[in-house]
Amino acid sequence: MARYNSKEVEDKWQRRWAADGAFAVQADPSRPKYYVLEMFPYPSGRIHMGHVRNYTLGDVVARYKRARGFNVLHPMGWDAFGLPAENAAQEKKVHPAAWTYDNIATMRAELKRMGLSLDWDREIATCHPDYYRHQQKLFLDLHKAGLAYRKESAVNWDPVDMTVLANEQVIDGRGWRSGALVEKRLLSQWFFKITHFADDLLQALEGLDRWPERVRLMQQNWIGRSEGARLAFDVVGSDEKIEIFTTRPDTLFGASFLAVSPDHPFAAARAAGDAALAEFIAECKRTGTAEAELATAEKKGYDTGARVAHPFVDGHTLPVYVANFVLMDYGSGAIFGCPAHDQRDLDFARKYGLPVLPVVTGPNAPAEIGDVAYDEDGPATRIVNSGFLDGLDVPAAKKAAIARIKADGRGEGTVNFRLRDWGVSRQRYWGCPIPMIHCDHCGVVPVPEDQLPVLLPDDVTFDRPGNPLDHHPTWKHVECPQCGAKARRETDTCDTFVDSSWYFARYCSPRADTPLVRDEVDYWMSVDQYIGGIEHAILHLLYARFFTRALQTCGYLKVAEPFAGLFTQGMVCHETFRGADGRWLTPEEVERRADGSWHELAGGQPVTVGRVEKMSKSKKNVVDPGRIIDQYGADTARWFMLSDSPPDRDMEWTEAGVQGAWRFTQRLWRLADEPRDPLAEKGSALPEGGADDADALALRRETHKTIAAISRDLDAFTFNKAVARIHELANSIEDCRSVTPAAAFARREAIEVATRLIAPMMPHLAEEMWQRLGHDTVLVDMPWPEADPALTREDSVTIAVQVGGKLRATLEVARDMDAKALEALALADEAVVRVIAGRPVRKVVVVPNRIVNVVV
RNA sequence: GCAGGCAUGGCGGAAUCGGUAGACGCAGCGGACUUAAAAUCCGUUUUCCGUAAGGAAGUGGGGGUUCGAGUCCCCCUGCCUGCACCA
Repeated sequence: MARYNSKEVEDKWQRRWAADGAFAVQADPSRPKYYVLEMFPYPSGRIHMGHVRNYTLGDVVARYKRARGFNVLHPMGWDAFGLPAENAAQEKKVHPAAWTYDNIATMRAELKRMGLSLDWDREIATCHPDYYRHQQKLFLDLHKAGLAYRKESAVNWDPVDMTVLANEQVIDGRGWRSGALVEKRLLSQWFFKITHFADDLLQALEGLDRWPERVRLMQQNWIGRSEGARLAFDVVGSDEKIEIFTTRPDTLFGASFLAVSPDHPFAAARAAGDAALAEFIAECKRTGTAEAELATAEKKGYDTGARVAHPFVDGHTLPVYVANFVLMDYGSGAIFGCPAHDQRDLDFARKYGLPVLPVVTGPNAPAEIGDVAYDEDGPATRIVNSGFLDGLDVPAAKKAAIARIKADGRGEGTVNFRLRDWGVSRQRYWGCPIPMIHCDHCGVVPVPEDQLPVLLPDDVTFDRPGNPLDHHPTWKHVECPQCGAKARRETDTCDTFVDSSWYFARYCSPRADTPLVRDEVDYWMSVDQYIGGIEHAILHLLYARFFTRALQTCGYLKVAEPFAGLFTQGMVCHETFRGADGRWLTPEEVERRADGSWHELAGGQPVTVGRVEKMSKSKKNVVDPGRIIDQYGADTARWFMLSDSPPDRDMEWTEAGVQGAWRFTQRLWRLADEPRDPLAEKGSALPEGGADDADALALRRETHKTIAAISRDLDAFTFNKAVARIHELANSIEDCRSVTPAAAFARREAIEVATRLIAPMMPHLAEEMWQRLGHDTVLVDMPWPEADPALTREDSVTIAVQVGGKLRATLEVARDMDAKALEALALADEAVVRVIAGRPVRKVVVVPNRIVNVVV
């Protein structure tokens, strides 16, 4: 017996597929298309198990849809701009471009060894001028369409490194590299007007019926549409006004304070004459920009001493606070507080001794407000202590209050979104330059299209703090395209989320000299199946949805939605190991001894086995896919990835699991290479009378049921179940020991079907088995097998018989036996009679083909 | 803090519509083959009581709906993801 040599076999078929150009595709309007896309990788150095899982899932879909007759587009590329390249440049003195392209070369080779059915002719890298020049054109188009604009916004500023920090680079309020206290600073930056599409982005979620429900929910909450009112309060003793946004205008009579954001102009104005307030605002600015940080910070306020007039109660005034929990980016940056009916306001009021006046009552309302606000707002509620609103329910009171506000000319009902415009400016080198020029005379001037691309300069250094583009000696100095005067290039580059917001469309015509080609993109888009991590559920997916709408607005394509189908995969996890001194250890540094204890390979000290956690460099619980492929082959790695856990759940990578997959790989190979019992000749027909051969018929039934079941599993993304069914089919093949001609026929049929069914999952093994079975066709060109309905239908069913809900017997009966007959059979059953023990039968529930429940 | 999700044997998981809980695999145990090991093959494996036949309990915890709940509803606990400059 020739032991299956994965290395030779996989190499052989990869060469064959490449030589045949098996996965190169062209748009072909005469054929149905299917676009499969996995989220493209960041070229961080080497591929990791998360990539292996992601691309295995995508490849199963791509190969399956191909067998189903679709013209399948399955491209690959690189999300190649970003911060890590600049960190590498600083730490290792490598140019970001060199570092990135080296990584791409390594990772491309690793991906190729996985045997993915990718059209490599369409490969793109977002850091390549051939990609980002088109992005610059799109930026200009968005600008022209009014979808890109400038405004001020807050960033995390590191005063020592003189740079803007990402939220993840701020640790306990300090810069990760410098250790300096980070401060919030306002910068003028570029924004994309995602809020222009807020309503559409929200409403269109409903049509995304092949997206996970939870992702749609998360996006819905993120967009956060709320109906309410804008309302101006008059500041007492001045003609200033403070405009607030509220969703609860019905509770205005219960208001006890106003609060404005520390970034609000009113706060700044008051701080000019109030040193303590200025200090309070400065303190608020020391909190980072991350919302999680703001939300968990202790709620604090400062009484400005100013008062505003209550809009409905003459002579009544409210204090104005500056409060750290009021966001300048949401609503109008100011709120009114009604402590009785909002938890946050109540906490604030208790802390600063402000009045708590209940104005809403209802069936579950407490007699008195303690530490819990009463926030019911349904039709069973009644407004009290509220003048003209008294007696109304909350929804009616909202309408009445808004009508009054409008009549008084103080404001109006509005719809507000939590969603904020997308800030795309980054003060960094390794990104797509924003094609704009700042002229002292003309203002902001777009780079003329015939001057694109704005190339990144190569000669940059990272040994000075700040943005290399900003202190490059010549790069930013240009003439104004309008007036010819000396002007400055925009030195900000694009957020890398912009790069990943249209790459899927670029794949349709990756070498075109316009960003997109109408015919190509209209044929291929939308992506039929997009696959990636749940961590992208909001930002990346929302930005891509926005950008596709922007492209549509600019006339580039016809669809609004980039991804018709979405699948979010789980993470790859592994046990963690720590040495006696607490150091994390890699799985390769430890061994499990026969008694089950774990020790370090070097030195033999005992090892603590920790929790199973997401593979990460910091915890060293990583397994290198390259090593696994060397040792077991790509098919085994792919098979194990698919085998145990459902794709949307986290999975645990274990050595034992891979070994099990490896053993099964060998077992499948043996089925074709040296079957235990004889196979019929290739292409032979079912022998005469074979349909009555019981063993053969049983195997044939199993085979055809497996075809049907695996087809369902692949459609439903339950790949782990598909794997289990292949195991079951293999068991059935080996359990059929009959040597009749009919059995030999059934066996060949079963083995050939198994070979074709595993092809999307273990493509190399499948090809090799197919060849070993005597075929000279290649499986990548074979259609998917069809199940024979005559063989998938069962004639008899097993009925569970319960007494009082407890299983007491099972009945083997003909399919579709009627309820009366089932009831009679069940009541006659010996075990059932014994359990009933003469008690009167009160009721019998019969569900045909399923269950009989006798109630006593 | 807010939003979303997940929880089933020693482990990963299965259970299509509310209808036999534990398919399939891993690990374990027993056996065959072997000088031996690996590989392979056969058997066994939710827990508790029982020699057995059989019985009882059981899907993170508590409550509810139902003839019947892993599945539906309410409350709680733990863990995971995201929070707008990581990608």
